Amino acid sequence: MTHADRKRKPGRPRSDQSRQAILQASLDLVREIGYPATTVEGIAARAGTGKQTIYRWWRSRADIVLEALNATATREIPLPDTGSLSGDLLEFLRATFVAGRRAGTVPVLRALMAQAQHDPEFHTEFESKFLRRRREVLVEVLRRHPDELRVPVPIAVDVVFGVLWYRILATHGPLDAALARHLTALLIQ
Amino acid sequence: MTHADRKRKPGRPRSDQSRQAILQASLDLVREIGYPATTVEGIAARAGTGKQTIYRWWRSRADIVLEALNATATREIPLPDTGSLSGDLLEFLRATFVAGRRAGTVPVLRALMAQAQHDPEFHTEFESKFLRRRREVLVEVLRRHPDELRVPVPIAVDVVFGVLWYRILATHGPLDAALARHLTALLIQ
Amino acid sequence: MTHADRKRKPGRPRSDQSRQAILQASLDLVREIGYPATTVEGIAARAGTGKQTIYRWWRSRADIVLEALNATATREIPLPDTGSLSGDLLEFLRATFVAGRRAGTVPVLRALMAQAQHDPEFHTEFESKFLRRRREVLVEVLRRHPDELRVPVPIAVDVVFGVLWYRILATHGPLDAALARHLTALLIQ
Amino acid sequence: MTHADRKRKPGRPRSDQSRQAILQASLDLVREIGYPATTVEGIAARAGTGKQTIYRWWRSRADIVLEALNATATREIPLPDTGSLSGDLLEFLRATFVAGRRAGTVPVLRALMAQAQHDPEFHTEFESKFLRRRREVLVEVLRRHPDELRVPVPIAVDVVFGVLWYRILATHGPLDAALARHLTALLIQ
DNA sequence: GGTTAAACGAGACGGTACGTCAGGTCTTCGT
DNA sequence: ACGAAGACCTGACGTACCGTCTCGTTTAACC
Repeated sequence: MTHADRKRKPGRPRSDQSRQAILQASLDLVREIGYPATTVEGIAARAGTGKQTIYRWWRSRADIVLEALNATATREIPLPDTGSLSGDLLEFLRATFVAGRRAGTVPVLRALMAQAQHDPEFHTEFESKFLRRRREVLVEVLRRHPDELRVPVPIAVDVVFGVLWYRILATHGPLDAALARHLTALLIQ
Repeated sequence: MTHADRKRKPGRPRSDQSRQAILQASLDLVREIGYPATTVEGIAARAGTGKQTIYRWWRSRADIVLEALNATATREIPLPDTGSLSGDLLEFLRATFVAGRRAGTVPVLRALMAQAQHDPEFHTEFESKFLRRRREVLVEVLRRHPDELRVPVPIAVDVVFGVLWYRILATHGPLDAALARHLTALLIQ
Repeated sequence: MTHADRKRKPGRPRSDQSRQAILQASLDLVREIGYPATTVEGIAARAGTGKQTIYRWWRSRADIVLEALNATATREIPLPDTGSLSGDLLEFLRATFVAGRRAGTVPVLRALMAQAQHDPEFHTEFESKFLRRRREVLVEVLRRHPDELRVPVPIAVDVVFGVLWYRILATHGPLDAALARHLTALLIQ
Repeated sequence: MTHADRKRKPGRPRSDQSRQAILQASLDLVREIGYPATTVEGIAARAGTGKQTIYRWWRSRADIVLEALNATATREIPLPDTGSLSGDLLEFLRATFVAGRRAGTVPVLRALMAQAQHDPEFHTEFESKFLRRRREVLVEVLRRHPDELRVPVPIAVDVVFGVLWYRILATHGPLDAALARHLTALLIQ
């Protein structure tokens, strides 16, 4: 197990300080002035970097924001284990909805989902680095008791995240305990 | 009591020919080059009108496309009546999914939903003039047999359209007969 | 030889009220907001007429302003007769300079001369309906004592109006009694 | 003692190639299609630059054309020294009139003088960077023999440039040797 | 400890589209 | 037919950002 070839390239290494400043600036701007008004020039100005530094490391605004989102939010995908499917599912929904109610999160999610509709490459990125990871946790939960589900696991996953996103994107309906209970009741038995 | 004074405004009346050309051009362009590349200037050029004529009557690209969508698609919201809830729901889903598979429709839907995430005024417009109308048809169907549903009507509506939109926006999963069957089975009894 | 055919045209006659309102509005606007900001739309709005009414009777803004200028200023081209050339010339210059000092006149003159540089048709119009008429009065004065002039009449005319316009257009120098005396002294003997 | 820190600003330096191309394009267009038809967009297109590059360095079309005029014409303000005032003045007038007859110059002068009537800031610029410089040369010539002049130097200067500009702007009369002789004779003794 | 080379900030560059403005034309209705 | 109102097409405006391209400077690793 050789640990030697860690870093080889000559020249000045990438500045992690700039990276952090750019990620933070992008999140701040999305929350303060909204995603459409968040320009690369604005991020660079706020972060105190040059535009080139941004274009050197990211393909687009959306990639920056996605990376920023994952950097702050990844740690908290819960994988509950209460013993029963209904308990696990309820707990998963509760934890997910709590995250979705945290101020500043939903605007970012809406912006990224919107961007994914216009930019196929970012769609792939968003799917694989964000959406799929969430789904995988739910799949893990549901797989533990497949015979209690009224529909196949993939359908159940679509139902859960479908309702979640539909409320976020379309109706702005609440992500509350009532919804968690209804979904749990609907999917089980 | 004369009811004759229908139209009174002086000046040249609005040209319906320009209006139609603009709506058609917007749909064509979205389908040919995609929504982000569909500019107001492009629509004006394709329609053979001035930009001012567009800005006089619409607030944004998205409003044009929404009006164009409604102009071509409104007629076909089905309201099935087969006698049973499961029959009606299945029929509603089939018809809806057929519309969703028609070439050129899904890209428009994705673009409008994306735009609604950035523009609150358009979100209101899109909700009231498109999304809500679709939901109302489904509510009408479900209301006929409320006691057969496993969840309250509003939850069932969110489930149906949630899954539909989640597949359109996020997973690009198919809108097929299998999905229709699963959803029907899930919601009834 | 019938004298009856004075006026024959059918239809509604031209509204002199609109004509006056348009002329007055054009002068007012030039003085209030300057010539470049004086648009046909602005004149129409201020005069309470339609744009078409303006375009029917004048070729351009400049023609309107020229007509307005001539309508208010033509009456006062002085033709002095003091007995001596120096007296006549001094009097002509004094009267001309007084007119040039009246508030609101110089901006109009500058605007028309400027417009004449861009629009050959208006140049011809301005030359024949304004500039030449002024020159003809001076020629009339100078012709009475040609042998007292130190240069041919046309040169003397160019000198007088040249200095006048150069101060108006270029240096914004004063049109005062001192200048009148210097020019008179220069040209005579 | 090093005086070397002449240039310090960070960032990409201004492109002199673009600057030259813009100046040349503006002169070409004024000569080919006239000043009013010479648009910023046209200059940018002809010069192969972006519009922003023009707006970054000049306030208006007129400033560009003035700079272009000065760049090509400044070198040739003659300062004759023949020994006599009449010789010097005649020579100054001849050289000036030759410049004024060069194809393409008069249209530019007319356009700039016209623009100066509408735009006070440009008037100041035009006065200080063009008109005054020409006057200063003549003043220098006249100052050498002040007692031979029939009027004070400033008046003589106004007479010379007044006639010159009046012919350029108003009568389109010739700038020829006869005029030079008449003016010289008029002003001297 | 000097050389090399990449990343850095700054900011000008050629572009595209924006939304506005006014031009001059046209189409309707009312007088 | 004239006059008002106002919609129409046209085209330029000046601005905002885009993504790229120099600049001179900074920072490590390599020799």
